[in-house]
Amino acid sequence: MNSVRRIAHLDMDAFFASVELLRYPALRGQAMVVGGRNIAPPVLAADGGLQCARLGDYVGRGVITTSTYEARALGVFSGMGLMKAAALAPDAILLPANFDAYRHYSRLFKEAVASIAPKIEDRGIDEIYIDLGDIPEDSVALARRFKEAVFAATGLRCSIGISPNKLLSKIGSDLDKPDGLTVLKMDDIPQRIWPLAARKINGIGPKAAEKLNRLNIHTIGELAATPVELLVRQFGRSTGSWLHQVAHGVDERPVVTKSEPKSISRETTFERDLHARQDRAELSEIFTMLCMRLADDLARKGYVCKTVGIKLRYADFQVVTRDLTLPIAVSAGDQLRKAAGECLKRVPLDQKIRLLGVRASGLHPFSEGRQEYSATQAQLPF
DNA sequence: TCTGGGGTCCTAGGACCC
DNA sequence: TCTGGGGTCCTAGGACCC
Repeated sequence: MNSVRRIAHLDMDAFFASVELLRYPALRGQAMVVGGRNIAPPVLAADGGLQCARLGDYVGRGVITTSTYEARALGVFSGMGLMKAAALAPDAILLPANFDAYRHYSRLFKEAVASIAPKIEDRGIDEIYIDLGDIPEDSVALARRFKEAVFAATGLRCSIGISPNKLLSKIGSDLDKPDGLTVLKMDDIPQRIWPLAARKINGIGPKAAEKLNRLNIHTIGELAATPVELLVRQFGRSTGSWLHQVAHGVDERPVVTKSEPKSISRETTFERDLHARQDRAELSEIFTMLCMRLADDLARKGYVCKTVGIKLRYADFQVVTRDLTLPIAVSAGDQLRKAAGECLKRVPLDQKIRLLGVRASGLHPFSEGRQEYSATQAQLPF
């Protein structure tokens, strides 16, 4: 009943960049980043060398998606604006993202792990949790087996944390990167977890960390030593008691192996900020394109939606959203466009706009051959 | 010319129903 | 007449994650 669980967190090392290195092995060992828009892919030069775009040549919007460890050594990390990164490492190689390839390798590494341990929770393209409850094998031996299977299937390295819960395994997989292997027991918490920054806890982001710092709480240990009453007073009952629990390494969340999507969306940041009146034609074209792509996504994934929403980011980075729940589910591009258009009417349009997005939520599976029924059954009285 | 795109979850107020 | 809940849906915003 109260038996200790065993859960692994497996995180691919510098995933996008490492996939690119499989394709361009000559770039191994160099500072390289993936990101940006309209980047020319590498071409073979006359001398047999590889001709690549350089970070320093980039002009425009965009962020770093992934950087190699060599680029990280120069201070260039994912999420950083490309222009800022270019100032730090102008000579770093810049490659365009190739999401089809990343999805392909993602599938390969997940299948490799599943052949050993099938209870897997997807946490995006490059990481998973694995429930090891049914497997008797020793943790270190098992982790090595995962790594070998992943490498054999993909040629890529990963880092693994194993512990009694998701929280600690996630922290563990990050402790020894790249190609890391960390096993943590509850007894290890004071030694290995408490010295870490509170920000290392999955769920403590920049805002919460900043507030903790203002309370003179910097490490997980300091958080653990803070009376729960104080945390509840400062953060509210739910977040306060959660902070107390995670600081003591307590996390009861199960490994969730199946889930349905809650929403599907498409958004784009413009090359330059656009104005609803001056740039009406351009905006309208982008808006329609987003709705059509969203319709494609819904069709491909087999969903209809009852709620359609929009998102705008103004030039000053303020974000507004509006959504509209329809009496019946929709999925076609023109239906999405019409509903999203209604939302657009309810939003202030005097400021320049930086980003526009369209979102479908209230998803229902679209059953082949019974579309009308599937789309409207939420409405039927019986 | 700082700051992408795809998601999840939480909170909170108002409508509406029982 | 006044006082009361609970539950669900809808909408908007925000924090956070990969």
